Amino acid sequence: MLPPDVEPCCPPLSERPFTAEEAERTARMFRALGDPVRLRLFTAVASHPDGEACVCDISDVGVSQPTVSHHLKKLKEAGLLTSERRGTWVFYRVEPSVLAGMGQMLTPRAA
Amino acid sequence: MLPPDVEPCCPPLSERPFTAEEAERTARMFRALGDPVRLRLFTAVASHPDGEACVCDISDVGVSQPTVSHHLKKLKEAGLLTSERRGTWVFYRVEPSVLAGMGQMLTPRAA
DNA sequence: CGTCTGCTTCGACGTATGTCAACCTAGGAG
DNA sequence: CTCCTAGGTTGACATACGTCGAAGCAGACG
Repeated sequence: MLPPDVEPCCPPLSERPFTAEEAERTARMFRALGDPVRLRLFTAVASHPDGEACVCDISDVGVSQPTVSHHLKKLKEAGLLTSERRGTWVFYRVEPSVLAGMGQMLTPRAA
Repeated sequence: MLPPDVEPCCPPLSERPFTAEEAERTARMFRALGDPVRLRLFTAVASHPDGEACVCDISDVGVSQPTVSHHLKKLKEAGLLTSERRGTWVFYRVEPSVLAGMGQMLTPRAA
């Protein structure tokens, strides 16, 4: 279900005006990081050793556990995280290529 | 000539878990780019010659003029754009340092 | 089997957000 | 002054979104 192929979603933001379709795709990813709770969850996963963490390790962000699960699902749908169940626990892991793609979009022209 | 004197908003997303305050600040910026219309407006300004554009040049994004104005205001509040009136027209310009700061946050650990 | 634990899904609720039509303001042209 | 154009503001509306409690589901363990 998840193509591991890394294709650049869109050109840098300053290269040319986005089409409606490009804007839709890109906005989904930025919107995923546009929530404080999701940002805390994401940084918690990303900064964890081995780049992965189980939900129990990161769910101390001030909201209920169902809400944590809801936000992790959103991050997964945006392609920023992947999840895998191992025994009792579910581990989340960052998808570095997607993150790198977003970084490339923010590259200024002169750099 | 261009010192990488970037706004030290927050460390890279993979450095450590964000605090609630950091997440709030950062989420505001990402959320600003989390709307398709805003993304089209922003890329239209950013890709314009001289890095600036008047509203009349970029307002063909499929929504009404008040909505365009509303989104430009949001981008301005997020610090991504600045505006200046010159005669009849209002020109919007990208704030490169803020954009670069966001790019640094998306920098993977190995880079 | 039954129960406990970790996590997800469901259903409901309040708030935030995108959108538009109508109106308002600023500045140039006559 | 009047009129026109470029944009911003207001108010209202529908939808999206974040949040929670309750219920459901999957493994581990006895």
